[in-house]
Amino acid sequence: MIKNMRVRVELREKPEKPWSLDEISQFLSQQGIRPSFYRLKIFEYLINERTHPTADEIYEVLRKDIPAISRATVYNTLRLFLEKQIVQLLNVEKNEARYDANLTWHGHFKCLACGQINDVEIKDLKLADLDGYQVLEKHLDLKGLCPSCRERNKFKEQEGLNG
Amino acid sequence: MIKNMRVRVELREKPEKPWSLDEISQFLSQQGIRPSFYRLKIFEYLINERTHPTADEIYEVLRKDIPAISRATVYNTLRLFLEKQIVQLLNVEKNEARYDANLTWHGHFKCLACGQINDVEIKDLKLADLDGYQVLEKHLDLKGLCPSCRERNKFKEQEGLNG
DNA sequence: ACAAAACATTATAATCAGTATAAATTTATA
DNA sequence: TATAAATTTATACTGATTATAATGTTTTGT
Repeated sequence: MIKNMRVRVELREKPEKPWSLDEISQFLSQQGIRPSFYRLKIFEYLINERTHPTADEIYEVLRKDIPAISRATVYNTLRLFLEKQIVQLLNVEKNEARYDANLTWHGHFKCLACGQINDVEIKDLKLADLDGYQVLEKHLDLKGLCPSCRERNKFKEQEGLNG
Repeated sequence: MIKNMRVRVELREKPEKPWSLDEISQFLSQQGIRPSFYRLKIFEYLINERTHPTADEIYEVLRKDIPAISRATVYNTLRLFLEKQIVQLLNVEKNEARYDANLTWHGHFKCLACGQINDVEIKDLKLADLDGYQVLEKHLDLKGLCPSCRERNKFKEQEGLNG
């Protein structure tokens, strides 16, 4: 009798087609998470949107369809998802926890102008001597200006900042 | 008449010998920061210790020698150092801002058992297509178990965790 | 099906790192 | 020395997150 057995699934980087509630329900069950309505909806948002939302962003979006949902439920559910390791926590910015259902190894670029976070493909990473260390999490976070924000501000950039 | 001109200095990864208060004073002046006593002491701690401390850790340590110092001064000073870009902010952990006076490109490993943060040398990093992006900050954060904590817990690791 | 246990959700209060404010002190300079 | 500018302080505040405790909902054993 096997208990507490979970199948670890490498989530695909971009879903060719969105996950159905049925698929999500099955997936959550596999991971030892009872697929309640709110959990389905929260995971659906994370896996099908991919905007690296904050807890509050999720709350505000879902509230439009489900006015009864509470902030606490969103926080509780995200904490559960983290514990069960089906989402990862991004600390790109201080005081701004973001959540990502894409567990493949990739980096994040945050635009300091528009605030958007984009995925960055990592071709290769070589580190020195981590013998004896057990690495459980890796995060690569970049910050700067995205192409469209640079375009929008070309004038200022050419002028140069010397403050 | 040149104003607001600063010399950007790549700080050495490990100081062979600690920076003297005189050197720090000169350095802060170069960077456009008036070298007040508290600023000297805070930067001295950051540059000579290299423990990636939180604001509160700095406050508690300095308070032993300088009981008059206030928490607000430490926060104010660290914010100033960030603005002037002579230290970098580490967001390895949520709700735990840490500060690093080493601005050379390196990663950080946080041990989940003892909480210590060690530097990690990055031999090589190749990213895909960031054409059009302007990268201003890079952070590589690892988490896991450090050698001494693994040693301490060898028993548990061998047993395996299947929860 | 029924009771008990386990789990899920909610509203509210509490926490805690960090920030803003405004007064007091120190330093620079006319 | 006066006056302005910068620095430091104590205190109050903010805002994201967590804890609490009450309520509602499934699951499980009988």
